[in-house]
Amino acid sequence: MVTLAEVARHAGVSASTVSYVLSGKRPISAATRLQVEQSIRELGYHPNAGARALASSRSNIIALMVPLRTDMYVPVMMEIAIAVATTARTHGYDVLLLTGEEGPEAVRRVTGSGLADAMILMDVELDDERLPLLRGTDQPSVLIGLPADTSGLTCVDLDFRATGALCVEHLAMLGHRDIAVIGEAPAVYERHTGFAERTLVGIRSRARELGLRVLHRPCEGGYEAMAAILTRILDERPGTSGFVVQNEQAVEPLLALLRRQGRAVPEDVSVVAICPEQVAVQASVRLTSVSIPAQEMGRQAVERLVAKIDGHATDEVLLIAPELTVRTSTGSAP
Amino acid sequence: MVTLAEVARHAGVSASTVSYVLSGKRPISAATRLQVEQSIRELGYHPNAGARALASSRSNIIALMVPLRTDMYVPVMMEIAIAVATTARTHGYDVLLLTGEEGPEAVRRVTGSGLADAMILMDVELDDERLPLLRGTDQPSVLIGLPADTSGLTCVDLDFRATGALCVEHLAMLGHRDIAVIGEAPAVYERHTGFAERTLVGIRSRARELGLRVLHRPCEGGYEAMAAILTRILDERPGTSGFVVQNEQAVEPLLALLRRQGRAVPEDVSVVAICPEQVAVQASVRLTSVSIPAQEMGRQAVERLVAKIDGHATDEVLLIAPELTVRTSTGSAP
DNA sequence: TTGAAAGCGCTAACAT
DNA sequence: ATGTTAGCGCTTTCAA
Repeated sequence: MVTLAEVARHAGVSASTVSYVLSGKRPISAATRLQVEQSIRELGYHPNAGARALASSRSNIIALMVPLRTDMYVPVMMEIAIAVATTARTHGYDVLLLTGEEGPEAVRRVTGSGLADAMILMDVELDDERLPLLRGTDQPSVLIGLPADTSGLTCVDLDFRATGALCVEHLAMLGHRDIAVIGEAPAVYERHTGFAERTLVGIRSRARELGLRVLHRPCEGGYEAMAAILTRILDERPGTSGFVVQNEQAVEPLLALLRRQGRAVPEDVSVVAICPEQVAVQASVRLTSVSIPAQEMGRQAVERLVAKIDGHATDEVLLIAPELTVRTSTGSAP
Repeated sequence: MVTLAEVARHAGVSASTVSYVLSGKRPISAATRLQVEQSIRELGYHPNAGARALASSRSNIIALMVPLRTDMYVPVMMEIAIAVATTARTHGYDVLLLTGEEGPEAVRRVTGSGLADAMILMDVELDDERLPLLRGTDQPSVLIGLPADTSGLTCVDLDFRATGALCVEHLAMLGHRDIAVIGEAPAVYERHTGFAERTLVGIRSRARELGLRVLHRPCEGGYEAMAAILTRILDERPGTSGFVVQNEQAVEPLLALLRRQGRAVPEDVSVVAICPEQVAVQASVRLTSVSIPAQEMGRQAVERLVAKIDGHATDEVLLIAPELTVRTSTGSAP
């Protein structure tokens, strides 16, 4: 293994000079810099991560805590994780993958050991048990998602309240009066995941303002669950002509069932989805949708985290504005 | 920050004693162990990861290189990644997430810096450019997937050749003579990803032995792509009565299109899928399938990697035997 | 612009 | 069964 000392010897300079060439923390003459860089290349030198971490008390690692729930839509999580990893690299950070399994304990382990300089938490619950620990440490962190109390926390998320409102407005504008919301799995609401509840709040309050009636039904996803729910909805509110779907697993089943019942989309029924763009585009009907900006969320989380690590202040909460893209699944109410 | 020295002082023992209590690498009397453990708890001590890595030249980190392709089925990747992370934790390792973006360079960076003790590579291509680097280093590694030349490498994968054969056998036994294979996206074949090609080899060779005719069509997934391909297949071989699908994105479109054409599953047409169990079960028809053992692959990869780190020999290649589960999408040929 | 040297917190011989 | 101590490879003062 090649050490910094060997590079120094080979280049005919001191160890500190090599170190400073690497870090750029003090001026180096062009000549020595070139010499050192050449030695580094010739010897194939790579700084030792452990030594660096020990001496500088910075690991250049960001911890990313991903949930291991089966009821969340996995591709979104993955897209965020990948965006986090690639953005982190552009700032010189690597990403440590923590699964939710360890829970709050993982937070302690990572902060305590100096394994990571900072952390990003995904899938935050309204009253998340990891939050007290985060508030109690000086380790920078960013949440993807919004807890009930955001004081002292930095959060990044899609503005789901506005998203819900936007979907309702679109349907209202098209003349729909009775709308149904196909939501996430019941467990998602039970554990009070912020985004699901906020969407609902946005939907309900705008619906009230605009005088629409709303039926909300959580849904496990899949054909059977969706079939049962659809039947119930149409029994309770036969006049329902607009659907808002916030559950990727329910999208295709819903479309198939409507078709089977002879309800044409968008002539008889309109469907707005809250889902990744890919799902909206690849569905059997191109869906009018508000897309979930997974990449943007991952990127923003890292940018904010890096700013915090570097001691720059950041806004406490970033809510990304939703954008509704009209495709072919919505039209005027019958 | 609490250091080992402080714990030692607090417990009235030497630093090495504390270290040995932690590592268990030498016998400690019950009395001192208890005392030390209590001091650790009282002071809230966590060993510093950097110092530990420097002194022991072991980081207790495993690097996991995931592809960032959009044409692979993401949930499987995620499931593997999570299985890797949780299994790694049970062995005392954390997982560093590397995206494919950096390519071979990442291998060099991680091995050179001692950031990770070992690495797992996913989505290996038949002639992967990262392999020379792996062979040239003494850092333990395990591949998930099978390259063309496995010499000197440890690999874990589903036996896709046997998987292909198994699907054909099942259809042959039911009397089907003309079968069509709906494959992965063309790009997957173009980059010579091992699993897709091996499946095809398994299908073709068994089909030849059993006297079946096979049509293979790569498919991007989605309704439009699937529609075009299905039309072509039924034009070319109107007698096609068995389908093997190895593309999660094409499963539902295929089923919907068959339905629309009035071809009943399984009465008129049989469909076998190669996909995660969840997809097979949640589809609009419960699919006869060979499931992709994502968890098992992740787990096995870690077990083998840890064995290698500890200097134990491991079999070069582990091919997990496929299991075909009969559900309701296959039946006797018409 | 550069060098010398003191740690960073831990592990693992070597002693006892 | 426990203590002493010499590093591990790097960063960063302090000096020049």
